[in-house]
Amino acid sequence: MQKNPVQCQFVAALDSIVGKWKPIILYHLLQGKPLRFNELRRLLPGITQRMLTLHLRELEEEDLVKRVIYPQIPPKVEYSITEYGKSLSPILESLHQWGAAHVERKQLKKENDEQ
Amino acid sequence: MQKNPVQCQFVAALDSIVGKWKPIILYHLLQGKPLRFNELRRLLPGITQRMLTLHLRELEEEDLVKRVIYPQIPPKVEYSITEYGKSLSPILESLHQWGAAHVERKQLKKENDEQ
DNA sequence: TGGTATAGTATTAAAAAAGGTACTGTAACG
DNA sequence: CGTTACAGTACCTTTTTTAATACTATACCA
Repeated sequence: MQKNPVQCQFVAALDSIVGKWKPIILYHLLQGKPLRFNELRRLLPGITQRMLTLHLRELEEEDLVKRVIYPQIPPKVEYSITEYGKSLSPILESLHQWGAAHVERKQLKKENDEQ
Repeated sequence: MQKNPVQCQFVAALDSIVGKWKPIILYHLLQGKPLRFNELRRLLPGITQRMLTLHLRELEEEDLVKRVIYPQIPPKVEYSITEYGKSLSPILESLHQWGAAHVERKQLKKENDEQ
């Protein structure tokens, strides 16, 4: 896809993490407890079923999330983080912290500009 | 933009980093040396002038990159990382490493699948 | 005098991502 | 007997992102 190896590595990492809902899906699953489809949906206000499905499928495809189907009615499907997915934890944690600081910084700047 | 604070923080961080060329622009500028527009362009094979301009403007807007114009002809404009921009360094470094490992893992898997 | 380098902008088109709405089948609950 | 919960899929539209191409002005070099 990319000839430039450095860019390729960034792309590979970001593809796994990026998508409007992916980081927060991973964030919730990284709490450790497996979550059902609709539990996740409730944790992500504003997401549509379609978007949740799409992002979960992509995460599964990359072996970051595991999907377990319980053959019962009504259906039960549990999503959980994989061992490999856990390796993303420090990155997401850093992003989360930097993001929080960035939001605060922006807010301060905005307040200064308003004076 | 986002009501969910956690998501908001991820979004804030990712917005700064994401964009097809942003991480690699930052990566090059994080080497320390200021770079001229066309120097960057040569470092990013495949990027169009427009894309480079757009991404640089966004990075400047977020105070991650500094733009210095030398009023001479032909024009000279230098881009460099800001002090604040340097705070992204550990995140980009982690992304880069994880990405490299992820690429390798995918490659191994592909080779296994082919047998 | 014609070509090259500089750092872009403008306009249009294409591709990718996200969103909206409706629909499925079954069981348990009231 | 109507409603709700479950975990989705199908189809279509909108928004966002990226790309392609042409264009600007000026100076230097041969």
